[in-house]
Amino acid sequence: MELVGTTRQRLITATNESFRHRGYHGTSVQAVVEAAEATVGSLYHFFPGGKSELAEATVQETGAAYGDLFSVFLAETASAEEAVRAFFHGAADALVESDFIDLCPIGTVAREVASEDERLRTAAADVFGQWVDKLVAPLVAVGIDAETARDRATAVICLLEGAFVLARTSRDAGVLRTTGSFAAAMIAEAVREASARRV
Amino acid sequence: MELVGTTRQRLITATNESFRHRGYHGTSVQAVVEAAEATVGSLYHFFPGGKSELAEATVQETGAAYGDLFSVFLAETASAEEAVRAFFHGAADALVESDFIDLCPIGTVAREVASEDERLRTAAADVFGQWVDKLVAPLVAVGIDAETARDRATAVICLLEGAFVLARTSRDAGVLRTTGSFAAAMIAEAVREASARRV
DNA sequence: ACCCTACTAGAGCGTTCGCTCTATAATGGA
DNA sequence: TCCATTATAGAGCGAACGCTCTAGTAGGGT
Repeated sequence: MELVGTTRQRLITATNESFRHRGYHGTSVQAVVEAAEATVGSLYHFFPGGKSELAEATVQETGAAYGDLFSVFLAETASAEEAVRAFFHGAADALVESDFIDLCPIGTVAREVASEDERLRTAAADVFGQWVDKLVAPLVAVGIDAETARDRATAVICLLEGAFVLARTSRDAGVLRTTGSFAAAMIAEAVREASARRV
Repeated sequence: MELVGTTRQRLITATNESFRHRGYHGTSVQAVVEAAEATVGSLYHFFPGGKSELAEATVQETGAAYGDLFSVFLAETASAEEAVRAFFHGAADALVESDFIDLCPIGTVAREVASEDERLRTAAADVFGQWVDKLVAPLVAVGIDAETARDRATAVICLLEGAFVLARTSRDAGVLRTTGSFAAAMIAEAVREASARRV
């Protein structure tokens, strides 16, 4: 693992890494501390709320990083459709390269603690909401009504999260590529309908 | 929790219930034994391989039960499209009724242990494969070619798994209903194309 | 009556868990 | 230089972890 940044950053990076492999309950603060080359003292200095607070910060910060990544794809491609397709394909490549590690710790953590840690649940919900918003914006910009845009964007995130699970479980990145095509087609269809309505 | 059946069945039911709430690592054998009104001795009698073997049996048996449930929907509706929509809507109702408990422990467990327990990983992969097969069959039966049918069926399962995560995390069952419509539309489109090609 | 297999029962093993605590360094402003 | 703040360090706490082990019970076959 990369050992860069401040102690706080290293702790979050190590937590994120462990969440990807083993989820929330499978991650021990001892293991995080070792991987981050820090000490328990430092961890409880930066995160007085302990494991839960560390997890919340990890979900928020890595969730925002994923959102930024999608923004990059949006900026570098000609349309939301292409951005979505590129994102799924990029995820597929990353999955293979990482030997099928979980690419999205947020989904894993959310499933584990949604019933027992309300702050962590809302943190994960906020992240998903941000992702949807990122995708909604360019759709509304091309004339799609807000509700349709939101429904489609949400479905794309669902496809992505589900594809992560199936691809990783079956060790077959192809799932991400084919579902990426469906996701892109779903966006393209909404764009087509909106432009047809305007004529 | 319902306390019915043999000791072995009660253990699996209790494990399934705990997996839904807290996942694999968050589930302790002690807690399972108490919920099932059994003892550790009985648990290790039926599952000599311990927690891992108990989890494997739980994934296999509850996974098959979900598959059977979809078969019921297929038998009771006129088309695969309607069965898919009904399944998603039924899941949405069940999610609300259960106060947003996780409806699919398999996805949770798979994400947690795919990197560290190979037998459990393949057990989960088998379950997902069975679900896809269940949905592929009626599509092929109406003339859709095998590859298209498999891709669409896989995408539907991805939508379902992803919708579980988002719906539970945001405590909004509506996600399951709208994605269910997209899933049904995806099936309907393939059916339409196949029948058009046959003319 | 006897025994053999299937199952139940739970005390207790060593380990790891999240976390607290006190002591010690490093840092920067007055 | 002095001190207050910030950060590092790790021994050690009680509790919970997965699991083993021995003892005891239930019930059918002979």
